Amino acid sequence: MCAAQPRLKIEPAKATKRDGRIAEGRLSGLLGYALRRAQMRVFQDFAASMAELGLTPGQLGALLLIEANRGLSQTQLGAALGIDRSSVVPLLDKLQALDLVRRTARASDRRTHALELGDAGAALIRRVLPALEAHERRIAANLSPSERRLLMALLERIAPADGGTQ
Amino acid sequence: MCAAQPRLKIEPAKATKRDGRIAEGRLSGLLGYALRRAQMRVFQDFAASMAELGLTPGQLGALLLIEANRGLSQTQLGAALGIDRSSVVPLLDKLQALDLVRRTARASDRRTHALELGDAGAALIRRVLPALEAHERRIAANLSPSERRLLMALLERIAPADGGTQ
DNA sequence: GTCAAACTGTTTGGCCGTCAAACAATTTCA
DNA sequence: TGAAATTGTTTGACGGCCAAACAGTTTGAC
Repeated sequence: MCAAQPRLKIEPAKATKRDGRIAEGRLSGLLGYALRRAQMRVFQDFAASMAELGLTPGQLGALLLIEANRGLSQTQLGAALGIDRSSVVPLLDKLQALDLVRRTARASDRRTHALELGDAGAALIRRVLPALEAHERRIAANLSPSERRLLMALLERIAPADGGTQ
Repeated sequence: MCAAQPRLKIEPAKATKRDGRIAEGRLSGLLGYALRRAQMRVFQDFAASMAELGLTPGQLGALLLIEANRGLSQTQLGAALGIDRSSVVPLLDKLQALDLVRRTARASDRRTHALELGDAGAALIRRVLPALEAHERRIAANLSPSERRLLMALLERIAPADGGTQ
């Protein structure tokens, strides 16, 4: 199951390329660095896409996660988003103020809030989808459909589904 | 040059999987989401690797960039790191206090600082390299060498080298 | 039944990274 | 020569995040 250890050797820092651009030195060839750069570009495009709809990336993530998991608790949502449960509170406060989500009391356990989409939430998701699809098309513009699938499969191998839990 | 538009259709939100885990809903299948997840895991491992050496990701990036581009200016460094030049100041202040980098006066232009590694900087880089290589091996543990190369090439297509500048 | 332990959402306080705007010193260029 | 641009810097503000503590609630061992 485990691939043979790649003979990874970090490149020595080459002399500065003086073509106006900046040499990456030891950074080039690092998978982590390539990943960071790609993610930065994607995040930039994503934030711009959602800004006109008044949504931050975290807010949209929460919205879609609640849609897919009606009745979710705040702690579960935080775990899924990878943030502390105390950070979930102000996030939901803002969404709730706009009727995008609702915190419903649950009879079986009065500690928890069952989260569900508010009326405005479902409507907003419908409105967001086209922008989201356009964003995905933009960031994959240089990839063929099969290359895109391949990239997703490889990324999955870096962050396996059971990743954060165990 | 440009790949055919992939017929991207965001999945409808499936009902909650009740196996304890949480359904990803429309998030699954999104390249941006897969990228974010992979980057989160990598970042986590990276931060842990560097913490014992007292370096943040940004600090190490600056160090390696300065090593590869001796005489760099602060503005150039900020552009390479993707942060504002005003954010570069406190970053360098900390590195300079530890003699990791030096701000050298330049005769030809007295506005700019020519950045170079301090004595402790070169030594620290030598000490960091093994940890960095171990980190790279860890995040690519599930990838064969050829798969790793393929992944890097595909990521490069998302964030082309001339990316932010155009 | 009782009561300590665990869990949930919340508040508070603090830290860090980032940007925007303004500033003085310096350079460039019309 | 003088206006415009550039560089590093300071200040102020914002957002995201966590750690710790809290009250209300549930659970489970006795």
